Amino acid sequence: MINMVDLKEKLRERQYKLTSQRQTILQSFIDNPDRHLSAEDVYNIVRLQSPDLGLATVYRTLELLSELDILQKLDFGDGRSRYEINEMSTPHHHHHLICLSCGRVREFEDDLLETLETAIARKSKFMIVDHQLKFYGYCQECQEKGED
Amino acid sequence: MINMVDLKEKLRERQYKLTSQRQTILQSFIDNPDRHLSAEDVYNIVRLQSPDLGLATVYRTLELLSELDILQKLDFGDGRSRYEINEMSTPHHHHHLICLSCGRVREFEDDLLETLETAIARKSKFMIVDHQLKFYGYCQECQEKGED
DNA sequence: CTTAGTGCAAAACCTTTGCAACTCT
DNA sequence: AGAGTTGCAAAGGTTTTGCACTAAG
Repeated sequence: MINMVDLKEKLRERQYKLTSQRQTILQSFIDNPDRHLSAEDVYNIVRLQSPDLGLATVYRTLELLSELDILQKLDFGDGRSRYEINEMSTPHHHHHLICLSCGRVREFEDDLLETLETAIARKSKFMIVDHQLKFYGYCQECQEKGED
Repeated sequence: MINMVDLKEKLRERQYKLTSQRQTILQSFIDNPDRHLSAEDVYNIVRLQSPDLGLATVYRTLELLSELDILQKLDFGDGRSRYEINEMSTPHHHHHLICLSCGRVREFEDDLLETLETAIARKSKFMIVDHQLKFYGYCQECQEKGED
């Protein structure tokens, strides 16, 4: 898991500065490990502690942290980008189960896709560096409550 | 492959009307089978034959056709939604290889994911109805032109 | 004739940008 | 000191909505 020392190091490598805003924004992800925060979500969280931190700074920081591979940008089709900490140290990614009824997003751990990735890379001569897999369907709760 | 008769039938099932605009918009997808058209793309295509067709109608029709499972909504992270004809009759989906250098999107046929889907459904009690898989990397051309 | 659909313009969102003031290194 | 960063407000781009008018069933 990323921490503030890693952040400082990653920033220094590229001559970016370690500002309190950037620390605060990263902290909001560390404090909310299970969520997929949008820019506005982050803005509302950091507002409580740092009322002067602007929304534009949130956007700029989210982009920067994605560029540094500290965050991963996600899209669940709800009209805004969402982000989560990029656990790139672990060799197996997790994917998302998106419920079409209640909209909840659940994580799913998976190793099997690595095999598929290798096969595709070989067959298509495409150098794969990342993937995103989303499953759409109905979660157990919504199945029990009856069809939608 | 979907045709106008299917469209009419699907619309009638739900008491929607078959308008010339809806036919024109679906036709633009039939005429461009390899592309992932955005609302604006569709607007520019249909404009040539139907100059009075409005952009709002394009948006409304794309949403409607997605609801009817005639189109599938896609997101490649370029800030706008894209659509393609939903080939739900075929049991194997295709996925997308997105080049991080030139931005081109290539299709990739795959059967292997069906196995994975079944396994996930069983393990997680999630009823899967659809999935989307995107690989990010570098296409052969960009690899040959040197790293980015 | 009744209900749904359209076109237009305005509004609503999310995200980006210009710029003067500010703050890390 | 100097380069990068911030906040604010304005602008940009995509998508949605209100409403009078039109067209399909």
